[in-house]
Amino acid sequence: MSDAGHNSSDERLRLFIERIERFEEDKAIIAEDIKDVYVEVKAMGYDAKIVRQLVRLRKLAEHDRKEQQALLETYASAIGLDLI
Amino acid sequence: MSDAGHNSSDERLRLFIERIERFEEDKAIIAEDIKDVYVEVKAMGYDAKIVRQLVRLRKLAEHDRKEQQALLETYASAIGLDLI
Amino acid sequence: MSDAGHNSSDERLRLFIERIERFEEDKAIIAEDIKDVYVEVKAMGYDAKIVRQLVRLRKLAEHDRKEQQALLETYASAIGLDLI
Amino acid sequence: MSDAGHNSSDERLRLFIERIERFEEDKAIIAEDIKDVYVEVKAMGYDAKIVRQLVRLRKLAEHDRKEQQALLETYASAIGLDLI
DNA sequence: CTGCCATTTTACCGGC
DNA sequence: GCCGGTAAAATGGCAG
Repeated sequence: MSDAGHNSSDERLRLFIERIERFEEDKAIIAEDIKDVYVEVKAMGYDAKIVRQLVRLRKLAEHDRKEQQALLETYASAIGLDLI
Repeated sequence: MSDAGHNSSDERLRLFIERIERFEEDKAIIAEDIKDVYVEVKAMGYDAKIVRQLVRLRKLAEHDRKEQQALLETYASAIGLDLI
Repeated sequence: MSDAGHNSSDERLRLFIERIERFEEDKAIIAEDIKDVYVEVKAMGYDAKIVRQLVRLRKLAEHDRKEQQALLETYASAIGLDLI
Repeated sequence: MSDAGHNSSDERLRLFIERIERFEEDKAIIAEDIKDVYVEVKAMGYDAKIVRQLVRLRKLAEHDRKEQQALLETYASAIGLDLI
């Protein structure tokens, strides 16, 4: 590259990669935090496996709720009803 | 449970689950951020697939370095040498 | 199912499952073999943990080599070069 | 090492590692075979996920059966009954 | 929409 | 005998 030092292509690419890597580190840290919570959960005598299932079920329920909401809005829109 | 509302078992469990859920939301947000970076990457004309592979390779290299370090420490420990 | 015994659907499924189970038995036997080698390793005075780490490191190196090869091929493909 | 070429320590270690690696390759091949069967399973219109569960359940059942058998033999032995 | 990759979950193995 | 960590399996998600 000729315009040396002025955000050359390679430099930009490197910056992108480093941004991604920083985000992934953050993600890994949070994953650690979650693991720590499960350690606590276990230490309190709960069965971590069951708690995991609870979390998953709640997520599913949330998802379903949103689906339901979307469906409702679709219907509402279809009959010209403005929910907002 | 008699002492209703005062950190009863169910309450504690609920708090654990909510903590986990908040962390998972954070994680999801970061995952979104990463996706966004890839959108930028693509918009700058880079091949996202290649960038992903680069990121993965760098991660592998890091991982290998750690494994080698671990092996070294195992060796050290095996011969009774305290590295710290 | 009416045409009993003539490769009915259930029969085919059963055959699939049995094939899988036979493969898994084979796999379990090999896992045993590996364990036996580690017993020997230990009996010869080696530290099994170190040997395990060595095996893992060599595998990682192999894996990295393949990833690099894949990246190379992606590059080649990106510039319209057909390596094959 | 002085007694060069006569199964020196390093040589023996290398042989152990190579034996392990060969076994692990074999294991990997079988794992591939199993994956292939699941591809077939899917191609025949079965739900691979369900089939996996069936395989797992059968394994559990087998395991339980053996436990039961062991228990029976323990009881038999306890009352001086020779099952064989 | 299919296949692949990352994450998650389960099973295993060794150490205490 | 359990518990901790490590490897394998499985599921889910995302890119092509």
